[in-house]
Amino acid sequence: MSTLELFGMNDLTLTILNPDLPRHERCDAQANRERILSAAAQLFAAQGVSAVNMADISKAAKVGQGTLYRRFANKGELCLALMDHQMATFQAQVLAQLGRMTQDHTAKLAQLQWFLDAHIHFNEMHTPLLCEASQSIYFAPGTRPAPYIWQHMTVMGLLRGAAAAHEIAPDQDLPVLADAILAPLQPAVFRLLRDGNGYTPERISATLQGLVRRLYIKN
Amino acid sequence: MSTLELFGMNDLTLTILNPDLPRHERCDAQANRERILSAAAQLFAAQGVSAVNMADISKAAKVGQGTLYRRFANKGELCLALMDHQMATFQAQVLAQLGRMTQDHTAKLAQLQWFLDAHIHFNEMHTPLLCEASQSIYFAPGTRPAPYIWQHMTVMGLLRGAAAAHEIAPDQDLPVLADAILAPLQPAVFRLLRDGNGYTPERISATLQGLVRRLYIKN
DNA sequence: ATATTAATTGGACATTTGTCCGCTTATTGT
DNA sequence: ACAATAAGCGGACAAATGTCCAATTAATAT
Repeated sequence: MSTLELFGMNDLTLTILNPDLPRHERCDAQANRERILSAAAQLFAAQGVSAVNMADISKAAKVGQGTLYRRFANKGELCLALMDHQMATFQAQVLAQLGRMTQDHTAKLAQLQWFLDAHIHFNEMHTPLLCEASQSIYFAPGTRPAPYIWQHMTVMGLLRGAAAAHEIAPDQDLPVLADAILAPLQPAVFRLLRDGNGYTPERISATLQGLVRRLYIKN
Repeated sequence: MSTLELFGMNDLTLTILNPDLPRHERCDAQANRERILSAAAQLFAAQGVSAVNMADISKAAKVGQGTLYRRFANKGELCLALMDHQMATFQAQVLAQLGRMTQDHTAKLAQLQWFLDAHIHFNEMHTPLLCEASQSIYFAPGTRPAPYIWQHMTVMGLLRGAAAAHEIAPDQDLPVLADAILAPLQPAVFRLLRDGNGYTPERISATLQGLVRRLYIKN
């Protein structure tokens, strides 16, 4: 039984988030993609995400705008691509840690609390990119952004585990509950809490942990 | 003691949301504002919010673009202005109902549950305008959108009341808790739940009510 | 090697958003 | 009534996003 299966996920999870495009990417195309990403990273670091536009990036990468837009339909997708590596790393860490906790027979809700805290720190590091991404990525009804799908799967898995282990009441609407718990982590909301209200990550984390603690079944 | 004071709000609350501009608005300006709003309402109704652009609106209202942008810095502000009346109505209903419930000695948390349900139905009716507004309104660090301020004040007032009435534990971080509860109602998140995940308003409401129910102090 | 095919390129172009500023018009004071 | 003045007007202009397609170039088959 793989770590993934431990909480109801399958290999699809990671595949969804790293859609490694067509099998053969032409080598000039690949070179351009890398030039674009590195140029974007430099510009973002130097001037801030919101101060840089697509034309700037295409100039810095020495590529035409058409080329740029062929790869990344908008700044948001580009931001997602830039975070791809760090995201994969984060996901791997989460998998590893949750696997460990499961082997140690840590309660599922405690795992959930750890996950939320870890995620808050991830958000903290990547707020600008995450916000840009969530703003400009179009999602049609029935479609959801890739990072969100992973979050939701993870929390759902943990909640289902908690239900199976009789940690929480069995008759709950787990999908919606997962979303309610995750809502404060959505980029725009998280930024509102941090920048608009001035909350520290610790306060946010503590409050979410409190909400999860209250899910424990009364006995 | 006014209804407002019942849950820690003051007249500022409504003033913030209806900033009735300078004392004297020149009458031609007022006429134009009304033409703009009515033209926008018609176009939005006919073609959907996202399909209409500012140029369309200025043409339909027979004003220059400069005039349009003088009044409404972007489509979001225009949307907020369009909702202004309905928003004020909703706020008044909320005040009235909460006042009534307080007189009937309804528990504060029960009032909060009612508020969340009512708010969900409000969101349901105005999702497109709310989303457009929340997307394009710029907020600098330390600044928050007007509708959000009202929501937060209301929930904070109810939570403080609940704490005073010993319905909930006294040592909680109420500001952050209020935000956590409100997070699923933020326009972009709400749309994700509705359109992305296909949840019904009833499911969302039930789950939020469940979270609030669990706040009741254990005795 | 060479021809064929399919993907890639880059800049011109269209669209939309938002700004600017000279001109006009309502309001206020005399 | 009539200046004086401040507010408002609107279209031209700038900037950014996103689209398109003729020319090019890499990969594949002969």
